[in-house]
This record gives sequence, structure tokens and C-alpha cells, in this order.
Amino acid sequence: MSDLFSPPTLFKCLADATRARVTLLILREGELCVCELIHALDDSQPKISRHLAQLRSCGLLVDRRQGQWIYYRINPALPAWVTQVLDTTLQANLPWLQDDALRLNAMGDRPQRASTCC
Amino acid sequence: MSDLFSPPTLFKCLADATRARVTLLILREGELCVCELIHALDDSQPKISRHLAQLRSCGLLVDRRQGQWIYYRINPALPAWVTQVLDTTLQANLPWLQDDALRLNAMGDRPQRASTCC
DNA sequence: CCGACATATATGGAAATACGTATATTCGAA
DNA sequence: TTCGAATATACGTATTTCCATATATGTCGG
Repeated sequence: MSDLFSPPTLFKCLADATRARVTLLILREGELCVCELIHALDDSQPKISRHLAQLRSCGLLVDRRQGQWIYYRINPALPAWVTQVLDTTLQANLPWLQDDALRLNAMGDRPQRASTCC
Repeated sequence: MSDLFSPPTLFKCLADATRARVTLLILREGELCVCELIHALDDSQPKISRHLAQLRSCGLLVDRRQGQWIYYRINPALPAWVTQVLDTTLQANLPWLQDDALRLNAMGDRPQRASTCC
């Protein structure tokens, strides 16, 4: 069911700067919640949320709720070529992501993931 | 100078079905002229031409004129990651391209490239 | 130079997309 | 069950993108 990806379908998901930044930052970090993304991208909540919904509905991202937070990560069931495209793009564009990554790291009060606590 | 490619810039170029088909078919075949693309995609001349202009102006394709024909190929000076994204996408989506490839192969009177004659 | 062919561009309108603002939903704590 | 925080969605609008039609440009053969 992850073979709904034709090339233009995938590329449309990533053709918007906000969606590309969100996707690559999540790939880099493993998992991020919405408030972390809002902070890292320094953008409005509805804007981030709308783009997350789009990435979720096209199958690139999956979410899980933990308490009041909703965490997004790359869909682990993605076709191999999609994963490969994302990896290649991330590795070659780390500088492009740097500002977002720095803002993320500078963020205080980041919520604890279940996996990192207890 | 080929580093004008941020991720969303590249993905925007490929986010349209016509442009993705053109790009991947050219990558598969090495070089194609406009009339071959029109035939392979079974689409109108202005439509193909407009998308070719877009792919050329964003730097993905380069063209050369030979007589009355204009041949397009992948820009050989592309950043490595872009080439890698294109290769990965092509290899995993050959079935998606098959109809276009079949129409191309079924085309009679294909113009001769300079490299293949003389 | 002229006509035929290959390709490119201009133009106007339709459809898709993105955004800001406002509002709804969901959860946890009290 | 009410409040506040986190997140999602609705709605109206501005912008972008795509297309079809018409026209322009450039090349070749005569």
C-alpha cells in the first residue's frame, strides 16, 4: 500500500519548502513533535500542521500520540527507492537544514519521548 | 553554479507528471529530440515544449540543435545528489515509464543523431 | 527568397495551491 | 466537568501553475 508513489506524487509532496524542511529534519532527528517543528522552522502552528497533514495523507509520515503531544516520523513502510531519495537528499543538504537544526537544538523544554524516559 | 538546487527547487521541477516523464525518459534514452518526446508522451507540441523550457531553465536539461531538430539530455554538470536521485527514481519506476518507452520504440522515422551517423 | 517543418513563446482563463485568521478537537490536570 | 495547552481543520482569498489556442522563430530544400 506504500506503492501509491509515482515519481511526481512523491516529488509533489517535497516540492514545498516547508514540507521539505519538515521531512528532512524529521529524517535527521528520527522523531519530532509538532511543537518542536514549529520552533525549529520558526513558523505558524496552522501552517506547520497543515503541511504535516499533507505529508501524512500522502504516506510520507506517520504520527503517534503520546499524551498531549503528537510525534511524527518517516513512514517505515516506504518503498525502498523513496527512502533512498530522502537519504540522498538529506546527506547532500545538511547545510541547507542547518538553521532549522540549530533552532531545534537551542529549544528549551523539549518534551520527553517515551523511549528516552523510564 | 549547478548548486542552485535546494531540495524543494529540484522537487518542484519533477512535481509535474509531464516533466517527470520527460526527464526520466531522457535519462533512460540518453538523448531525445522534441518530436520524439511529443510522440512518446502522446501530448501536444506546445505543452511538451513549455515543460522542456522549464526543465532547461531550472538546469536539469541541456539542449543542442542539430539541423532542424533540438535534442535534450540530462545536464552533465548536475550535482551528484541530483543525479543520484534521478537514477534511483528511474531504476525503481521503469514500469511507470513503460508506456512512454513503448510508444517511443514504436515510432517510425526517428531522426538520426550526429553521433550515430557518419 | 519562399514554403514546409521543427520548435518556441505569448496570452488569457481555469484549476490547484498556499496562506492567515478563526475555530474546533483532544488530552491532562485540577 | 471545566480550564489550558497542543494540535487539527474550515474558510475566504491571493497566488501560482497548467493548459489550449494562436503566433513567432529558426532551419532546410528548392
